[in-house]
Amino acid sequence: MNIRLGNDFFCRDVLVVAPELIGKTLVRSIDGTIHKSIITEVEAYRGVEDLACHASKGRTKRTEVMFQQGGLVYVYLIYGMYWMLNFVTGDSGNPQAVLIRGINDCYGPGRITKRLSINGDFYGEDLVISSRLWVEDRNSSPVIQSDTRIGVEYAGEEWASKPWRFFTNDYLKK
DNA sequence: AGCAAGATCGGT
DNA sequence: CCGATCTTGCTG
Repeated sequence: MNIRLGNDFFCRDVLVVAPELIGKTLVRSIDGTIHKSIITEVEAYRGVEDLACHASKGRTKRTEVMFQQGGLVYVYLIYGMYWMLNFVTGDSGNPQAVLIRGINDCYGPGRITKRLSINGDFYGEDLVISSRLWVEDRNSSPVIQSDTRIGVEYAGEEWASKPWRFFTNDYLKK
């Protein structure tokens, strides 16, 4: 039985939500066709004090959605060509987000959005009620590993060394 | 108004 | 290793 994840799932601390997203089903509906994949790698970005998190720049037009309640989508363009897909977590006023880095048949945050046709138009999309993007539980319990986040050396040793990247190898093709 | 850097990727 | 490509936040 696949159940769509609701506010109760997303409105918790990002360090709780991020690892729990591993093994969940990412669902994208495009022109009536449902595309399902399994989330295999994510990264947590936590609060204004986390110098790797865009919210550390303050509440700006770009980071605004991260200050909202969990369950919303935060997307932004990087290097002029890649859209990064994030899920906002935590309560309103506590800026956090989870970057989706890998699904079972596609690795790389930029590649995932390209394949699923996700762009800036999804900024602020509500995963709880959206008819084109949401997440479902599939009752699986993959073995989860953690390591440092990728590409955040600019944040300095303290934040770049946090083991806030979560992933599993349970769905690798054989 | 101008500028440097970026939660990346694909090709040498 | 390097270039693509453009938004963003910071400086002035």
